[in-house]
Amino acid sequence: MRQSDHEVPTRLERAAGDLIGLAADPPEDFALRVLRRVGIQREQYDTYVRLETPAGGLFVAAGPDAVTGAALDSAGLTATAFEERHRVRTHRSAIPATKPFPGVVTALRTGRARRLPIDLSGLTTAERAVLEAVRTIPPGQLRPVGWIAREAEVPATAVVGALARNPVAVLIPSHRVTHDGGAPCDADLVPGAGDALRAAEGVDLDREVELRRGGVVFLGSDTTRIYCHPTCAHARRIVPRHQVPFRTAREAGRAGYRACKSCRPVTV
DNA sequence: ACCGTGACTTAGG
DNA sequence: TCCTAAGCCACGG
Repeated sequence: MRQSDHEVPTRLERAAGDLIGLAADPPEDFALRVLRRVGIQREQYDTYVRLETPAGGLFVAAGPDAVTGAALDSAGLTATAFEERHRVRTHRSAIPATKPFPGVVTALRTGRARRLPIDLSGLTTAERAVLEAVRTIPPGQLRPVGWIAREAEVPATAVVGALARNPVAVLIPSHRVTHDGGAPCDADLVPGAGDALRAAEGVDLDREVELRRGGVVFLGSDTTRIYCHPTCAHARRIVPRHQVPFRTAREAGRAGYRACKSCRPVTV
């Protein structure tokens, strides 16, 4: 039997058929399959997933090579609102997906995201420097604004503003930054989120309050005459009978103590 | 004041 | 991911 012309499906009909076929598949990654089918390149859009953290759900967007944004939904942020904010900020669409960017889940579990590729190209040089400095704070540890300023080589007055505009919440651990007196900064977080993240990393919140009440900013060891930020891994090993509290770096210096080379206390 | 041991972290392979 | 080397430091001798 000879096939007549009108029985040959047109390109449009084939595409429609394909899309119907795609829609009949499970809903996972439907948008991605549609984009691929109509020939939109992967480089032209970001994808995002929603992952659980100690501070609630976290939307994490990424391009092919790097994470490009993250925001907690704790402030009532919906997926649609996240997509919109992402598009306004990056001029790229974020498409829901199921597969997180490689390494993100591990980074969230361990708190170690220093090697995770994060794209901060939309920020100013100073903002980028601040956030890169924040990224070097080890999990479970805290650093004051003055420390960030010195590490990033920016004026201290520029730090909090840059933190407030952190486009990659949690993965850039702004919750590890305190004011110089030790009180949490949490410039980009809703109340409660910072404490939840810090507690989950093993920060002793009660002890932090206690130190702050006493004005203690540094902790020294009278065996080595070295002083640290109290949450420094080395400071945490100083047994109580060797702990010497300091309220300022100058006070520690006058007592003959030098700064720890690991946590590099601010000596302003 | 100095030194050795061991715990811990990071960089690099 | 495992392994190693190196750096840093608590602690006791």
